Amino acid sequence: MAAGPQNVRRMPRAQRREQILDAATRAFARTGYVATGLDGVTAEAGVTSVLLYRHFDSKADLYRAVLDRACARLEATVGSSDFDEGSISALLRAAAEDPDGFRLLFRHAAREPDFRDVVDGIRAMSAEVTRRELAAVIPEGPWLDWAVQYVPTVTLEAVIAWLDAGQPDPDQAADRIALVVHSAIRAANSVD
Amino acid sequence: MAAGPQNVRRMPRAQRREQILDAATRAFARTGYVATGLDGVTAEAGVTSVLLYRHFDSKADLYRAVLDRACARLEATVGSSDFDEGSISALLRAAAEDPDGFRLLFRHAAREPDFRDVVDGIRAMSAEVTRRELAAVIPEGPWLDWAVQYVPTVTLEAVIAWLDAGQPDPDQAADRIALVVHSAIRAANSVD
DNA sequence: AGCTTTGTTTAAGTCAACTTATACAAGATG
DNA sequence: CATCTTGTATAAGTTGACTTAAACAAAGCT
Repeated sequence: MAAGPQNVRRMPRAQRREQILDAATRAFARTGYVATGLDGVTAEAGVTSVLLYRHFDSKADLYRAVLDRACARLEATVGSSDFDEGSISALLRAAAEDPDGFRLLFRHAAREPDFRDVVDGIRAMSAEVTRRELAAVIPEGPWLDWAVQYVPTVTLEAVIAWLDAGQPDPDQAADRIALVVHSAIRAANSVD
Repeated sequence: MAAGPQNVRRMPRAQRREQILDAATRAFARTGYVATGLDGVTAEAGVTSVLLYRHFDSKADLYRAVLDRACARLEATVGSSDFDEGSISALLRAAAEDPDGFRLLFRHAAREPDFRDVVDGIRAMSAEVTRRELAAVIPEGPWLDWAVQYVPTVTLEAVIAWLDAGQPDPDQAADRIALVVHSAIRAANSVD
């Protein structure tokens, strides 16, 4: 039989690739790399697995493409803004522009042994900047270490929670988050 | 040949079970459920996989036992302390008593589709308490939702970062973390 | 019209990781 | 000392998920 496909949506190769990447981002954002089967991706994309393999060599290859793109978008939006006030609102803008990619990067990829290296690029840079900033305020010691790890986390989790809450008050959001971040720095410095 | 085992350390069944659970907790704490092979567990425990299967029906069964024990310990230490000042220091005590279990629960299990239910028990209770506390301070709306999700996260991540920093100043730690938590609540409430 | 590209369907191949089976060694215990 | 339990070693079985293969249909361009 092999009933031929009736209403097949054809696309130029590049566009299809993007569409698959979009779908894969959504699919992976739900449950991460291992727990997301290729079925999940193909279902989300509305495409057969065979076609998928005509665009990507393997599941790992696809995942890396997804992460790289999310990473590139993030860097494009956040850019070179150092760790000043503006960087938080830049982060919010980036998250709003690509929520699934954002969640995927920091909720899942950051904890996946085979792929943390992608995020570690950002992470390392961010940690270095953070350390330099904090070293001027917090005395050397374990609480500086604590802050260096904790401050980026607090920031990212605030943004993710903001996404989950429906992205309210984009203008004020940065200020509110800044409050918490500063408080974390103060907490590392001394107990009032 | 089958060179018989020379120096075999024998143990009563119950004790061996605990020893395996300890080892499995350490092993799983590193990379979570899927990414940790049974080899990882057996290597850490110093036993054969056959013996492992004489104590647990399956990998999933073992993992659940690990999580349940960690959960039980946590609840035993934190107890019924409501969301007051004392609960943070109770959390610190619990984390210090079982660091691997703590990290495993909140870093990994919380994000694993098949096992999040274990943590969700805690999570739901904690969220409900949090919401009741916050509802008295924060007006209904998306920022309340934000805080309800964010406050527990901020707390847990602070504790984990504290573990990673080498558990400095156990006495002051609770106060420092409380500062950040209160600041998060204030942030949700209004921008100064 | 003919060739290339995009797509589908169906089926089979591969491989790692979990799981079971079998046989044997040696401590504990009554 | 007979027996039960704890342990090992080695090998085979099973399965789910990823991956390839083969054959065919239709859109689109030259």
